[in-house]
Amino acid sequence: MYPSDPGYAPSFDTRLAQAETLCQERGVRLTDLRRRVLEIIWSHPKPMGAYAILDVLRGDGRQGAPPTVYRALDFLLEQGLIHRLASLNVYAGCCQPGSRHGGQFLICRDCGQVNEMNSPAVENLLCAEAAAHCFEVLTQMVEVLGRCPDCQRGTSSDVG
Amino acid sequence: MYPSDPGYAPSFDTRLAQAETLCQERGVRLTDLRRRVLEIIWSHPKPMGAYAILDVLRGDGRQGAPPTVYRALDFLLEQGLIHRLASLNVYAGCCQPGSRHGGQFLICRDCGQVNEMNSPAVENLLCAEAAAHCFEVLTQMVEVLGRCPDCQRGTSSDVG
DNA sequence: TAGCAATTGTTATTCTATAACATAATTGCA
DNA sequence: TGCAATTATGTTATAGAATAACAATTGCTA
Ligand SMILES: [Zn+2]
Ligand SMILES: [Zn+2]
Ligand SMILES: [Zn+2]
Ligand SMILES: [Zn+2]
Repeated sequence: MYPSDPGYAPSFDTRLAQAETLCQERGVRLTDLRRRVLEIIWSHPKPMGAYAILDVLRGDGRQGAPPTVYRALDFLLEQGLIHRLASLNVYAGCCQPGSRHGGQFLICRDCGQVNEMNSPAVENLLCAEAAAHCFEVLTQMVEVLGRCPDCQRGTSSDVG
Repeated sequence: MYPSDPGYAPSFDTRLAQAETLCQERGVRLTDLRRRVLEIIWSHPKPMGAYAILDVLRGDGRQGAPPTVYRALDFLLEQGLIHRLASLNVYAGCCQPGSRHGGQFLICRDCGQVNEMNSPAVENLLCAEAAAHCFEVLTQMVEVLGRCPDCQRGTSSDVG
C-alpha cells in the first residue's frame, strides 16, 4: 500500500519516525517529553485535551504540571506536527506534517470522531476569496461539525 | 444605498430592528438583557469576550455574573444573531442574520479587526468535499488569520 | 388570582491556559 | 575538559473562559 492509495494510513511508528526526520532536518529537538506527548496524541482514537494528556503523562510516573504539557504542545504546533481544534479545545495529530497548513477538520457531533480533510481546492478557493477582499492569508482554520458515515448508518463503534 | 450595493452597511438601529423582527417572527423573546448584550456587541468595533461584555453590563449599573452574559450569548447564538470565534474566545455580531450559517471570518493578526466574509462558493465547495467523504455537514466554521488591507498598507487606525 | 414555564440572579466550581521564577540538561567554544 | 550561554523542564501561583446548581423573579395563561 502506497501513500497515494485511498485508505492509506501510515503506522504509528512510521509517523513517529517521520516526525523525528522532520525535526532533524529543521535542527529542532524532539525531546523525550515532546515525543511522548506526540505518542500519546497519536495513540488515542480521538483528539485530546491538554489536561487529559497531562493525566497520561502522570500515569507514566513522570512529574508534570500544566506548563509541562502546554510547552510540548506549543512546540508540536509550531512544527506542524499537531493541530489545535479551537471549537473543542483539543489537540489532534497532523496526518500530513510535511507541508504546513491550518487544517480542515470533519468533526462528528455524535461520536466525536475527527477526520483531517485538507482539500487543496477549499484552501485555494478560500485564499482567492480572501484576496478578493484584499486580505493577506497567513493561516486558515476550517472546522466542520456534522455526522460521520458510521453515525449516519448507526454503525458507529464510538470508542470514546 | 441598497443592501446589494458594495460597501453597504446597515446602521446600528437598523440591525437591532431587524433582530427584533426576526425574534418576533420566530416567537422568541428578545428581552432587555438580550437586546442590551446585542447592542454592546454591535456598538464595539471588534468582537468582545464574554467578560468584557459583563464589564459593560455592570457599568450600566446592572447586576450580573458570568451566567448572566453566557445565557444571553447562548440565546443570540441559537438565533444566529451573533457568532463565536473559537480561536479567540470572542463573540461577533452576524452581518447577515436572516439566513443561518456558521460564518467565515477574516481576522487581522495585527489590529484584531474581524470581517465576516461568508462566501457561498466556499460554503458550497466545503459541503461538496465533505460529501465526498460521506460526511453530513451541520455547521461549518472558517477562521482565516492574516493581515487586513489597512495593516498591509500601514494605515490601520487600530481602535484597540 | 393561582399555577406554570421561561428568564434572571447568585454562589460556587470546573476547565483551559499562562506568568514567573527555579532547576536541569544541552550546546558551543576556549 | 571546563565553563558560559542557551534551551528545556520543574514548580507554584494565577488568570481567563465556561458551566453547575439552586433561588428568585417575571410573564403568560387558565
Ligand atoms: Zn494537518
Ligand atoms: Zn460519528
Ligand atoms: Zn453571520
Ligand atoms: Zn489589521
